[in-house]
Amino acid sequence: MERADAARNRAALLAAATELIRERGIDAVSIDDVAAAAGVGKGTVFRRFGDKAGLIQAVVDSTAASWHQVASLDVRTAGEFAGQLFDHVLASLPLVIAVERTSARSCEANFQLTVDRLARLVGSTFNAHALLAVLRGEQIAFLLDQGMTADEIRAGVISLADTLAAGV
Amino acid sequence: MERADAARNRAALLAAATELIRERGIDAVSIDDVAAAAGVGKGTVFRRFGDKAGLIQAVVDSTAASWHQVASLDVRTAGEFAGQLFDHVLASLPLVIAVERTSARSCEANFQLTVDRLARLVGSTFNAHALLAVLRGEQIAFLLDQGMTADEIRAGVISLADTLAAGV
DNA sequence: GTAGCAACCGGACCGACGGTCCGCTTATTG
DNA sequence: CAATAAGCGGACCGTCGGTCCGGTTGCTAC
Repeated sequence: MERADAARNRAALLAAATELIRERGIDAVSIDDVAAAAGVGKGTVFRRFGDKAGLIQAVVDSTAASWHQVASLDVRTAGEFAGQLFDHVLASLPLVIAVERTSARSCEANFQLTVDRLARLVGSTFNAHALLAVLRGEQIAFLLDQGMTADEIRAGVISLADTLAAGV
Repeated sequence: MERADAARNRAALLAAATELIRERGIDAVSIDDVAAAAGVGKGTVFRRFGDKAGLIQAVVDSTAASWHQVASLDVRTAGEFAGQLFDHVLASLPLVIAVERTSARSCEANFQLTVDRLARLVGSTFNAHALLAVLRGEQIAFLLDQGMTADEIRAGVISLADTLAAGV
């Protein structure tokens, strides 16, 4: 059982980290920042979450941006799936980018699940990974930066998914 | 005109950096390492190359891994182009990954050139970026890590490029 | 209530890294 | 050979992720 103060601190840290990353992006957020914003000492962060990657993973898992949420989407076509994935990523871009940059844990179980599911829809594991490469947070941020609109990207992703699925 | 000793140091630094990155990967190579390996002081590195990103850019530009080289490839079909790109990336994986991780300079002129050329072959700018996303060093390293062979990836890339081109 | 204990806390501390600075050295030129 | 500007090296700095430990506090058993 987790002590009451510990639970309070965990919640405060998650909230602080989420907000800071959302508004500044992971590169401009240090652990000290998060600890200060949550009103706790730095040691507490590491006690709770192990390391920076652990904190970010916990943040993402506590939001709609994790593969866990994605794995339970109900969906028929490749295009539909890709569209949903895109919406998930876009809604939490800074968080997704943060987790991409810090964790090797994309290899977790739920990610594999998503890959397999996608592979069935688009004909091959390679194509599944190709689609996911296009859906990476950094890729989408880059395209937005290039001046593409979210709608254009969304359409492109869906069209790509359907094109791949058509060859099956 | 660059002084003789300066030129010698530049060459030594490029050689040292190239070798170290190739054998250890960028994450395990610090500027101090490079300076020591080249037998010069740390200040010299920054005098010559400005910052770490500048050094890596210079390393890549001095090899076959840069967009500059790629832009001058002579090629007919999307698949052929993609295959050549893949070979370039694979041959210098650690270098490509290094430059991806450190520079915002992927937006340089030669990169744009490649995007435009590819866009003509595969029908849209979005599709061009999608292909390039799949050809990123980190993506390829990830797939290799997952157990795919280079040949499988190469085939997948070419097939993807041709599929996209077919829709034009 | 209170005593005892384990879990917890905070922040001083550490090593590594990218980057700066400046007094000394050296290649170059006339 | 003298003058000078370019170059050099490594001590130094600020920041960051991560560790450590002496003091504190929530919980439980009596």
